[in-house]
Amino acid sequence: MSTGKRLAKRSIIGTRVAALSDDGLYYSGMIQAVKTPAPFPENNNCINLTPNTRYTVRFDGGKVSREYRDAELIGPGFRGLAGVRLKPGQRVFLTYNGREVRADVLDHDHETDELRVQVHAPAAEVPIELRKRLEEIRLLESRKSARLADVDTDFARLADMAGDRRRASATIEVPAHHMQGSRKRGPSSSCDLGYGERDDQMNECNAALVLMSLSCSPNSPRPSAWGDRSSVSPGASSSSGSSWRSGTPSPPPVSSSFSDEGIAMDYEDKPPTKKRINIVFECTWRGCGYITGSCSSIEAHIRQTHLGPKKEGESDHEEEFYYTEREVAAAAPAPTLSHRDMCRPPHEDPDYQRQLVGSYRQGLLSTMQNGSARPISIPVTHSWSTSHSPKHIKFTGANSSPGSPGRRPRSDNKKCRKVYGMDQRDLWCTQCKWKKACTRFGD
DNA sequence: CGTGCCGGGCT
DNA sequence: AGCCCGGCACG
Ligand SMILES: [Zn+2]
Repeated sequence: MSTGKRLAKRSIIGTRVAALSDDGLYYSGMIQAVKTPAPFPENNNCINLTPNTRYTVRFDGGKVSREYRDAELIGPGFRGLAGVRLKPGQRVFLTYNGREVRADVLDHDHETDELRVQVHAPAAEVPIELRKRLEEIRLLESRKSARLADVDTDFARLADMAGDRRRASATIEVPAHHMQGSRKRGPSSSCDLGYGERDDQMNECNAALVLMSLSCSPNSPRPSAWGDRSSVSPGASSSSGSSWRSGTPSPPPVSSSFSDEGIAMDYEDKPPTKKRINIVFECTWRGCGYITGSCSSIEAHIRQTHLGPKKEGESDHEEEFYYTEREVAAAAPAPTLSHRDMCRPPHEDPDYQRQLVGSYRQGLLSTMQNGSARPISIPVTHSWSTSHSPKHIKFTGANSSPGSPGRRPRSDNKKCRKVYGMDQRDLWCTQCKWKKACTRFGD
């Protein structure tokens, strides 16, 4: 979990919202706590939202917190901008030239819902004045590329509960926005026999499901059933990572821990992200851009795909002219389980982090070849009575040879995951993100 | 134990 | 088709 960035299914806490302040302007903040009047004590884990629910919003940048109710908040999962009246001076965000820019409202025509806004373009010194429609305007800054900002799928809730479990709790009702990213699956091979035809007799799986759904105890701050990844700690995720992008515009950049009362102890943790520099090799043949993690494989690539087969009289290291070596920030070598950085790390644009390092010719060739024969050790004595679950014993030994069909013998190439590290998953090639065979650093 | 990725589920 | 993840093999 050191690095997964996606917020797993989680409560509204942490959601970014905008709320009206005393001066009549909306300010952005984050939901810090939720108070429910608790008429339904049996099920208040994050699911029981009533009109009386109070949300404590802490405004950005400071100490100020205030309580609001549902209808007063603007943001994902709450009301939208429709019907809102924006005062002059209101800070807003809008997409201008494909980029999100900040702007201030000059005036707002309530009839037509058109606004004049003054854009502070990052480049130009002179503020630009624009006419915008209300729906083109946001009160919240979106961290995502504004273009992709609002896909609002509603799939999530379907994925949530397998089959029919309505009898478990008819009262569970939740705005779908907050269930996003939930992804559950029964144990890989035991539950997949159909809930296509259901009869009145519950099979084991259904029984288990019902049990789990009931197991949300009233006091647990978050539902921890399902082995939900989010149950580990606020903002935690498994080491197998995940993505930060889902429905909600921006994940909470803060990590707080909450007591049951909704009092938030907030420790601003900005862990000194130790990064290491990793080196990748990029093919500079025009139009190629192939990247790989080792010197030898980039040279192999160039040799094969661009230069032809090596001829006799040719200069030996011709490949070296067609690739460059570049540094890439990589994850700390020893990932801990304690990072809670689900949100995108501060460097917004990963590309800025990359630095081109000229390709000096260096004695890489000789350095990286391992000239040593590999010691072959044959495991004769199994010491594996040590600790194993008494239940079922897996026989891994039988006939697993690296050359067995289906599994390729893993090249010594560093793949995206290792090169960029878990916290730069967005730099991985698509296949790596999907846990598929890497396409960037091929063999 | 970390990594790579296959198989398979989900939307 | 794109995405995600369990689980397993490899090192
Ligand atoms: Zn890759």
